Amino acid sequence: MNCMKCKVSENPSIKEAYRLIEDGIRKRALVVILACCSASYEGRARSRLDAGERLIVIKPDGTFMVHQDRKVDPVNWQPPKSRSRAYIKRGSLYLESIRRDPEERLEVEIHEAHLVSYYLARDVHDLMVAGHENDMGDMIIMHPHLIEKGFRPVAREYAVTSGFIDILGKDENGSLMIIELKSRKAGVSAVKQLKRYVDEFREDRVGVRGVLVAPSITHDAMEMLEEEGLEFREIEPPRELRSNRGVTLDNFL
Amino acid sequence: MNCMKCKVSENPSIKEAYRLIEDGIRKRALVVILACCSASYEGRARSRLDAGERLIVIKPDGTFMVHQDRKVDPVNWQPPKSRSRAYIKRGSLYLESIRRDPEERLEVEIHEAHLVSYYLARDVHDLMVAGHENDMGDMIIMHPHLIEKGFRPVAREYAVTSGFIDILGKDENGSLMIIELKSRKAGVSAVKQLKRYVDEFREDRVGVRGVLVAPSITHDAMEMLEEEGLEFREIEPPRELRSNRGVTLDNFL
DNA sequence: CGTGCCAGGTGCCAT
DNA sequence: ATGGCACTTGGCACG
Repeated sequence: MNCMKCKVSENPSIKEAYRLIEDGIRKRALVVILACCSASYEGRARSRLDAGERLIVIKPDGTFMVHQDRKVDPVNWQPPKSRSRAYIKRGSLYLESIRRDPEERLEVEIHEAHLVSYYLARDVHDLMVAGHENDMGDMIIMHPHLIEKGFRPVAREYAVTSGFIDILGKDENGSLMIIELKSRKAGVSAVKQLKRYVDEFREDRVGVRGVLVAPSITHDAMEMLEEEGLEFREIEPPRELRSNRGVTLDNFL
Repeated sequence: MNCMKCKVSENPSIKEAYRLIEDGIRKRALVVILACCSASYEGRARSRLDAGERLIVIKPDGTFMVHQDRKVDPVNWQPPKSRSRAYIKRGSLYLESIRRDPEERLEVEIHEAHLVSYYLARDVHDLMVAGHENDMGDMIIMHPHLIEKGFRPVAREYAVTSGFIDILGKDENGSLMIIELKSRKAGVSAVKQLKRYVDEFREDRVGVRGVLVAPSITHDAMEMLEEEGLEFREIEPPRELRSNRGVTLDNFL
C-alpha cells in the first residue's frame, strides 16, 4: 500500500477511492485510475462516452485524460492548467475537470474502481529530439553549400502574403532562391506551397528559383515540380541530438 | 494482488516486473507501469529522454506511451499495431516497441519500477461526438435557409484545383455560391482558402459569391473578407450527439 | 494502400 | 492573450 513514492488501493470502496484521488490531486501527484466509467464533455465540442473499462490519468500540471484500450490519443481529456476534483453524488463517485477560456467541462462517472493509485513523480528532464524541419533549417544556414555551391542565405521565415518562406537566399549569380523545407517525404501540397511563394516573387521580377528540400518526394510531387520549373534537393534532416536550438542568421552576416 | 480484472505489483523486483509485463502483453491487457526510466527513440525522427519518473502504458492494440508528469501528449510513443516486448539485459529491465513502415523503434530502460499492473479492460463503446465541421455541413444541407433564403446546395466536397469546396450552391438569383465551413473561429487562412476557390471560379464567370461560415471570426480575417468582397455567416456547429453521420445530397436532389 | 484533410487537435514561439 | 505553424502530428474517409 505504501512505498513513499506511490500509494495504491485495489478495488477500493467509493469513499476510499474518493479520498485517495483527492489526496493525490492535493499532493500534486500523478493520479492513475483503472475503472469502469462513463464520460461527458461539453466545450468547444460536445461528447458522450458510455460505460467501459478505462485508464484515467490526472497530472500535477492539470492535464486530465481518459484512455480507452486502443489508440494513442485519449478519448476525452482536458489540457494543462485545468482544475480537477473528485466528488460523491447520490452514492456515485465522479471526477470533474474544468478549464477556463475556452470554458470546457469534462465529467467522468466511476461505476467501479479496480485500481486507484498516485505517484509522486520527480522528472526534471526534457526530451532531446532531432530531425525536425527547424533542424534542417539550422543545418542549411550553417552549411549553405548543401543547397549548392555559392548559395547564400539572406532571410529565414520571411513573411510574404501567402505565408512564410523557410529560407530566402541568392545563388552565385545573384538570382533569388526560395527554399521550402520538409523534414519528411514531400507531397504535392509542398510543391503547391513553394509555387505560391515563387509566383508572388515572379510578379516582381523574373529569374527567381524555387527549391524544395526534403529527404524524399512523391512521384506526383516530382512531376508537378518539373512542370513548374522548380527544383528538388534531396537532403536528410540532421540527426544529432541537441538541446541548444538557437541558430540565427546573425552568425553569418 | 488479484482482482480478476487486474494484477498489481508494488516495488517489484526486475524479474517480477518482467514477468508481469510480459504476462499482461500476452493476455492483451492494458499494461500500466509507474517507474523511473529513460527512453531512446529512432524512426521518423530521433530522440533521447534522460532518467525520470513516468507513467508507461502498453495497450492491447499495440499502442505504447511514455507520459511525463505534464502535457497531454506522451513524451515518447508508438502507434497501434506496434510490437512490444520486455527483456532483461545485463541485469536491467527494458521495454521495446517496434513499428514497421515506417521502421521505428522505441526503447525504454526501467531503472526502478514502483508499480507494475495490468488491466483486462472490456470496452465496447465508442465516443459519440458533435460539433465538427462535418456536422455543420449536414445541418446546412438539411436547412439551407441557414445560409440565406433561397439558397440551394448543389454539391459537397466539390473538387477543384486548389482543394475541395465544402459546399457549392446557388442563391435565389441563380448565382453560384461557394461555402467554406469552419467549426471554430475562422482566421486569415480560412479567408485565403475561400478566396482561392472563388478566384478559380471567377476565371470562368463573374457573379460568384464566396461565403465563410463559422461560429466567429478574427478581426484580421473579417477585414480581408471585406476587402475581397466575400461574405460571412455566423453559424454555430450543431450540438446534437448522433452516431449516424450519413447525410448526403441525394436526399435533397 | 497512398493521398488528402479535419481535429475539442497539442505545443511552441512570435507579435 | 492572440496568431501562425510544425508535429514521430493521429485518425478517418475516400480513390
